[in-house]
Amino acid sequence: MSLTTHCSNCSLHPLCLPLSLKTSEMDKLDAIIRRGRPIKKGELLFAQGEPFDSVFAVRTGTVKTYTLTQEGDEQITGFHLASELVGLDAYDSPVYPASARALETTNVCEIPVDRLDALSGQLPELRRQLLRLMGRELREDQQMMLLLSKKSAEERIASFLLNLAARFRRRGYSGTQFRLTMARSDIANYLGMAVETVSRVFTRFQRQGILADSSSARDIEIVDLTALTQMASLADCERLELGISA
Amino acid sequence: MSLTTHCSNCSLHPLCLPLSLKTSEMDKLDAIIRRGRPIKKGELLFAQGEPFDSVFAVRTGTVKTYTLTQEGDEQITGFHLASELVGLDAYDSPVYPASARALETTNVCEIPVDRLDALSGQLPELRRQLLRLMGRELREDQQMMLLLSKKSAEERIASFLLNLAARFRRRGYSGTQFRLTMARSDIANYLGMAVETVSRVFTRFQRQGILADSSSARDIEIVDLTALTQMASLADCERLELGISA
DNA sequence: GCGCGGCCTTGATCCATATCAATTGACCTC
DNA sequence: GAGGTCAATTGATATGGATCAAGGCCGCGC
Repeated sequence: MSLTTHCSNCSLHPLCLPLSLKTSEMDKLDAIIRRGRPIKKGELLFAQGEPFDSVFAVRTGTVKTYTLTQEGDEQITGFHLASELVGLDAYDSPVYPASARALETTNVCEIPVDRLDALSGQLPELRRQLLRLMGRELREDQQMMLLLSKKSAEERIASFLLNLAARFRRRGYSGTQFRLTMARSDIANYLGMAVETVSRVFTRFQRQGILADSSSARDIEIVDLTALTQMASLADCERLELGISA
Repeated sequence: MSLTTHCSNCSLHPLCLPLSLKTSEMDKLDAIIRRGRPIKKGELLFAQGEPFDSVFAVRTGTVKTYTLTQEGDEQITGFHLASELVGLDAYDSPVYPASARALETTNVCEIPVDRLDALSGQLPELRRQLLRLMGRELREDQQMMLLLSKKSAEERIASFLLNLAARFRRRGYSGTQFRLTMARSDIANYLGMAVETVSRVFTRFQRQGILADSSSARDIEIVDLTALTQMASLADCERLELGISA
């Protein structure tokens, strides 16, 4: 009968929160989740400084999170694909420490924290899953610091593309052909470089035959994965995370 | 009778985990904590890749955590002062994703995660405190990303000093005079710059009368806090965290 | 208290990437 | 399909900080 989405029938649930929950437990979680209307491209999911009341799971689409510097320009802290959680960093804070904006039409599941908190007292698995997710985010941040403080422009772009590729692959999409939902300026901002440099590295990769020269700038096709992987000069922990052998 | 340390008599407990636990609850936490011999300067607390079994609370001293790049050089991800937790980022991972090394003689409380996990099921306050601490760490990482991708050499050093100052102040020490326990090379590594640049910025700050020309390179005295704060060009969220008005 | 070795500072040079300035391209509206 | 707008590319130039190369200082061991 029902066409509505539930955790139990959601194709993302092996990647999202309910991982390893029993059906009855999953129903409990399902009961506290709010599913609103789709967020259109450019719309805010929440704004830095607003009272923190919910975390969000991305169901479809992409979200960028960013903080604002004193001068008012933004620092993108992450891109969030389907099945990923947004807003975990607000734990401990009365307000959201970052803003979240949809990069394309996006559907999210809203999870009120007070309810989540209460429920995680009852379900040890859920509690562990939450801590696991935060732990993973901490480790991703550390890799990002490594990237920002040690890597060259080419290494940054290569790492970025490999990271996206691995995430698409885990979701059952192609790990070699995908569409970037973010603008060059977003990539530049996220990776701590100028737009022009991002652009130049992309064309260089195309000339070197690492990427295919695609019709649109946002369509990516990785031709030489080996070369791209070498370019990235990944740390061991990064390989592990991306599922790259050696 | 007893001279041993317990959470209930530890001067750090308002800053550490047991925050807002009742005495009986604190005793439960106290029971699972292991207090080993002091770690000497240069010794490892744990090494990247070792099985993750415990988080550590610094009781006295300083610890640096760092990951290794492919080429084998280190990327410092944080400095941890008394009352701060080390190893939270290992949640979700079977092994420590980073190494931890003492920068001076250091005493720690070791908290086995399986026990902590079980206990946090019983104590909602402890559970929230854990999530809060991880949330805070996530936000600190975000500020670090901002620093690494947007700030100039001077802004980095100024931010770093103000951050340390605020943490010392919260512990009841002077926020204007303190001793750096880390080498210039550690600061450089952490802030993503060359040792030489760190050195130059320090001398520039001394010439400008922002810092006092101290006997030893590691003794810091902030003379002009206002100027240093301006130099840092902090984001609003950073001010909030450091307790700086406007 | 003397000498050794690592840590720190200082100066000179270089280079990766930012910045500035057009140009091109994609898409949208009328 | 002409014109407008915004995103992306490309080229020329500038620069902050890295790198290279000496010294100087300080703490530590003998």
